[in-house]
Amino acid sequence: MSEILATAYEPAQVEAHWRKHWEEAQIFTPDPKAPGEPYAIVIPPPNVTGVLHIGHALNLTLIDVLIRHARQLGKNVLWVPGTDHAGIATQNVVERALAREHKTRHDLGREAFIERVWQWREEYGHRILEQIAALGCSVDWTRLRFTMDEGLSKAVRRVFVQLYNEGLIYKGDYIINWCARCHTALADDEVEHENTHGHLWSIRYRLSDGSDAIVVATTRPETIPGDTAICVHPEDDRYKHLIGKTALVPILNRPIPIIADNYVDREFGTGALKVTPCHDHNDWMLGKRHNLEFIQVIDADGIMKEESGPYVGLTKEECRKKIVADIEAQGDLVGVSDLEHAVGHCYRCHTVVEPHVSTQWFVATTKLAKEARDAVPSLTKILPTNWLKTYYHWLDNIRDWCISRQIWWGHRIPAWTCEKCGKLIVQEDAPTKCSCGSTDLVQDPDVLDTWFSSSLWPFSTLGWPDNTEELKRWYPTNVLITGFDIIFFWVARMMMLGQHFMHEVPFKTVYLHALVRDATGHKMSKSTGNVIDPQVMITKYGCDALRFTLTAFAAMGRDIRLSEERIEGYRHFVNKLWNAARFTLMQLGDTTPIACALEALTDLEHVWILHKLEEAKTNVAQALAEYRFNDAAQSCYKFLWAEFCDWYLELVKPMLQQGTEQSKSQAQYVLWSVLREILILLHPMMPFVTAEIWQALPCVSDSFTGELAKAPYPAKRPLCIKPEAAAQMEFIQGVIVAVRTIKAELNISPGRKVHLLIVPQDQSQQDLLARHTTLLQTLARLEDLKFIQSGEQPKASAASVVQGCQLVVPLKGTVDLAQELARLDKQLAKLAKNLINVQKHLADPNFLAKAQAHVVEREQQQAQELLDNQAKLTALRERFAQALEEA
RNA sequence: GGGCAGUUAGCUCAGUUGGUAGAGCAUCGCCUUCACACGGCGGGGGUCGUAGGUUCAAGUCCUGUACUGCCCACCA
Repeated sequence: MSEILATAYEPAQVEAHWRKHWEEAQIFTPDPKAPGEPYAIVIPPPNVTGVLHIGHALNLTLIDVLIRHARQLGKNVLWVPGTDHAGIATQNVVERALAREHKTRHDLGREAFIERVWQWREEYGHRILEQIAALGCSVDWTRLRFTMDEGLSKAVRRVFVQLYNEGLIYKGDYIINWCARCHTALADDEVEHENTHGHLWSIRYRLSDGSDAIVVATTRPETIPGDTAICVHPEDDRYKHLIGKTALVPILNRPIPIIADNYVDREFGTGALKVTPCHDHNDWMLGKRHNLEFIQVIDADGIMKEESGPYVGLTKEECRKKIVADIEAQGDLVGVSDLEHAVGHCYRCHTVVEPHVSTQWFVATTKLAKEARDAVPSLTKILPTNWLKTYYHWLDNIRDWCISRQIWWGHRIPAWTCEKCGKLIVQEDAPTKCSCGSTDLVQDPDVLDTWFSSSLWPFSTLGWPDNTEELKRWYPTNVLITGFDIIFFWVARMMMLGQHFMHEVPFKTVYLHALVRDATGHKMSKSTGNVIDPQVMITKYGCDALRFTLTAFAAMGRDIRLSEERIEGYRHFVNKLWNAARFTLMQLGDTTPIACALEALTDLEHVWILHKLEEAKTNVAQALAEYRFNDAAQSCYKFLWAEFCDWYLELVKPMLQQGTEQSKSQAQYVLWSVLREILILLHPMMPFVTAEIWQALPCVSDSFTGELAKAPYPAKRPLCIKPEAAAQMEFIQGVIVAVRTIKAELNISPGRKVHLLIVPQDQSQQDLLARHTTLLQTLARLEDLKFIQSGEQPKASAASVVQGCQLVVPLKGTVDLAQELARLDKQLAKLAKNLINVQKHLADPNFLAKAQAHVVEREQQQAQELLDNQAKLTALRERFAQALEEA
């Protein structure tokens, strides 16, 4: 006999065993030359600094489900794992570590600091990889990549140089978002806008000729020293007469022009706007348009510069207080009001972002966007489709992408300046000499935005720029699965660069999954303390329970509200499977089941479960093909628990225990076959428990004998699809349930055997029930079962009607008869309610005339059935009432 | 300001092409039935946010509206 499994599934050891086995046997390392349609997914590379959170767990689980399923379908499957160097995030982590030693990165110097980051990565960078493995992800570890590894760095340089030569990368002065804490530029989408309580100061600016004054409103008085104009709406009657005149900047008394531009909103504030081109994105635009002066008064550290006159050396916060006080003292502060407005924050460290003018590198995404836009949805589908508008809107309004970062950890920009002649040299490898002959070349100190390398991920991980076997075989990849929060950061940019360099979209489908929230719908975050740690869940409930929960909740386009109880609930399901397997193994004993033709079996219980199995197989495959993960999980759940365990296992017990050798053998084989196929269906969602059970099952000759991770998806058995048999089974189930209900509602102990008298509707019902007497007796716990004629029913008996078949249980005064009367009345009331509904339809001439024929027919049938049931039940009730009176 | 979701049983959510509302958990009753108490059996519980419209028929399609959440956006 196969080893007996323990009563409760214990995941820890099982998971460790299979993880080790999968990795050592390199099960998931494909050969590019192997047959089978190529199927590839790239992992959204987690940060090296990262710790696996529930969002990763969802993402990785869904990918793994598709990947494992694709293998079952015989495809040549590649899942490349890897991590992202995460420039700012990683640098921050290492800087924090340094701070504990009371050092800054400047104390170490650039080279030593970078060395330190690599060290850190050696030490901690594998944690996230181990966590990926702990989730059971079937990635190909032999092809592990890192955005800073040699190959990917080469790809980054190649892309940079080519884009530069094509004029798609350029260097220029521009107002960018500056994080004074990270000390670097940020891209537009790295800035998070948050509503913040602030103030709106109204300040009087006097005209230079002393004739008049104009009041402007501002939220940032500290930028006043940088003002180079006042702007009003050209048609604003209040200010029309001032346009073209000169005003004086308060305190500094520098003259500035009063200009007009349609941009100004007359309704807001005073309708007059002070323009500070160096410290506001809109003012920058106005400055360019009106040829204003550009005066920078706040430096990169947030300190007031010399240009700010008396405020030099103050922080911008100090300056704000002081200048407001000064203006008030001078009598030009007209008013202050509260204002809630959006303020940009750094998405990494949450410092308030300062618009800052500086020299930066840009990718001309305004030119690359069109192709990426046009590819959707013809070449790349985005699911769920409601993200389409968002994707289009972003690409239609895209600005050039600022890619330089003033940090040290990342891909250094491959650009050198000749100190002698000033020539800029952009090339992949460090130049030794300028064309002017000088060797005094200095590399640009900046590094590239982390997302720059991430944007190349789908082809760089496959070996580009070399024309590798992997690249030829697996580009474009099939599907990208990621959270919608990085649709701009990552998805859109991969599209742009993939198309530009590979001349083909990087993936055919993008599936954007939901955010995992806590049970109350809030974003999970460490600071709120509402995180569900996947590793803790794995330890407590097992990886399969976690994975199945996430899969079952992944309905398209909806956020997932997760709570620990859900995971605990699905652990029960894992255990249910485990015990169904134990039962099967016990029934098989030492014997290897003997194969027989499943299509030819005639016993209803087998025919029925095989029919249901076919349904489940079709449902699961179809659901996964359409990314309906939740439906796939539900189909499995329902089939295994509600059909296989609740009914089939109970149905075959009599056969297994006291059946003939032949029927026992058939039951064993069906049991074995169905369980095996369930294991295959569930394997992508619950890889560990299924693999463990699979290897405990005996092998039957000419069935697939390899391990489960390699098992093909079960072939269809069209001849097993038998809806008529399923309907017969449903009738029998109905009878069993009716008897159980009678017992339960009359407080008859379920174990107590009763006599059942049956008045069948017709001969075929009688034959069907007669053929399954044992089964009925066992599952409904009957003493015996007899067919009687209508009118022979004993008066003192409980009754029920199923599909016109009357079921009568004589009570012989054992129970409270009044209870049965109440029960019958309740049932009759229910019937009457249904009947009214149906009859209402049938009474409506419009319905009869316009509804589809099959709908009308069905209604009529139903009405008849209900009427029939009602009549029978009413008659039974009458007899019963009589009995009650006589008693 | 623009866009997108959601609003269905006490809770969390399903509900493919319009045809008499489903699951899990929770709850109540019964059961130490030899796979499983991480179990079995049975029950109760919803006029599908709201107001209209289309239709013989609407949770399902259309319009308005309320509330909640998210994303985008240069009102200083």
